[in-house]
Amino acid sequence: MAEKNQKQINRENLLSQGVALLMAQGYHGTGLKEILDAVNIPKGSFYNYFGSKENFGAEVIQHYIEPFIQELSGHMQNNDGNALGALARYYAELIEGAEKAEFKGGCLLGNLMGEISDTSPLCQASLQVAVKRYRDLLRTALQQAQEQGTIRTDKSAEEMANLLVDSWQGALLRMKIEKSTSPLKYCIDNLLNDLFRP
Amino acid sequence: MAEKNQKQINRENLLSQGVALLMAQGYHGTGLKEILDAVNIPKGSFYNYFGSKENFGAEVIQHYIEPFIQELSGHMQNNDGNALGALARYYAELIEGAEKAEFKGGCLLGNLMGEISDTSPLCQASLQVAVKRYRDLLRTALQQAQEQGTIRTDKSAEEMANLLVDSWQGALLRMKIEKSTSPLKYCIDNLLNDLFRP
DNA sequence: GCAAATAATACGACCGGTTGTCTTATTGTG
DNA sequence: CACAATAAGACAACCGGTCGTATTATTTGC
Repeated sequence: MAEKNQKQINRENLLSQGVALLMAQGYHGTGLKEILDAVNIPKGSFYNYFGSKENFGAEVIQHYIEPFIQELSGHMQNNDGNALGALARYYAELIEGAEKAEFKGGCLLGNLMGEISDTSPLCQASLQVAVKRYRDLLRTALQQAQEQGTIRTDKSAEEMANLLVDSWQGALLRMKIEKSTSPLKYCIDNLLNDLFRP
Repeated sequence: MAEKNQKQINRENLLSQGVALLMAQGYHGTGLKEILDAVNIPKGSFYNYFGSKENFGAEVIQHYIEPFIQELSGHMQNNDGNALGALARYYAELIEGAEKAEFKGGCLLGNLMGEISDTSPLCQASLQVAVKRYRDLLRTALQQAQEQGTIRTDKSAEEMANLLVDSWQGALLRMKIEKSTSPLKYCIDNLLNDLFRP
């Protein structure tokens, strides 16, 4: 029974390394062998865990977004009646992380949307699900802030969630070429502390 | 001397096909052979025109952005004292183009920022230049609209240009996975017709 | 309860094809 | 004929994926 878990462990290791390597080098820029070597699993075994590279990619996408959803959920659950503050603290953490990563990586979802959503229907569908989950969470947070009077109500929470996601993605891309987190800082400051205010 | 031109013509054809194929399949998803075949240039000849694939990529980036700068410049030059209107019409054209392309492609700059800016310093630098040129043009347009009283002045034109670029890039990514131009429409409508207004 | 039969998984060599790049040969031109 | 520009083809490395086999689990028969 410890062996039954081993398969799950191997799968998880592959997915984690997949996240790291796809973030750093992109989908087509990363070979399966590189991922397999990193977790010491032989080449021939890959297809015991995943049906294909494309299938693997679709699972990597879900494995990537999960921690972000958990983290954001956590911030929203124990905020002391200040949803906007919790949201701001969450993004401050993300910015800190981006600095520690030396402006590399950005968001795997954004990178893969650009690279393979046109050529891989499977990954496109996976990206759609992942983004929707994250966006819904953000919408709920903004809705809560609206009810608390810290965010304007003449614009729907959904619309603002979309704008926040889009601007953040664009800011991450600009961070990658300008090697600076100031696009991220300006993005969040402009939206949360100004344009979204009542 | 007709021969001297031929080399330039071949270079341009390679760059144009490069734009098209990199847009559709990404940098690592497109082989040199595919590009060369499309313009009937033998594989062995590639290095007569470009030093390497990476070098080629950096030139493709500049070749891609040029028409956009020309188009936007054109719109801004003959606007009848209505810079904001010209900007809105420009984006309306882009949205129309995105629909005709069936939501595929998006922006080559955005796609490549995500895919290779971390691994190719050459392309990163090229992207930086291309984005800056485009962003400066947008800033000038917004500045003009500010002077005409159609855009708020309590926020700098540069900040708004950044926000516009970022949101647009994010909206393009979401267009690619949702197969719809409504992210683009909402993005432009929210910014130009609402949040940026005085 | 033990052994034989069967199923499931792990594995590394290997598939045909393609990658970006480079060396060598050929071509065209002054 | 000299000389540069172009093309041909070779090159090793690598790609995603498949193969038969070896090892390990599980089920079956008695």
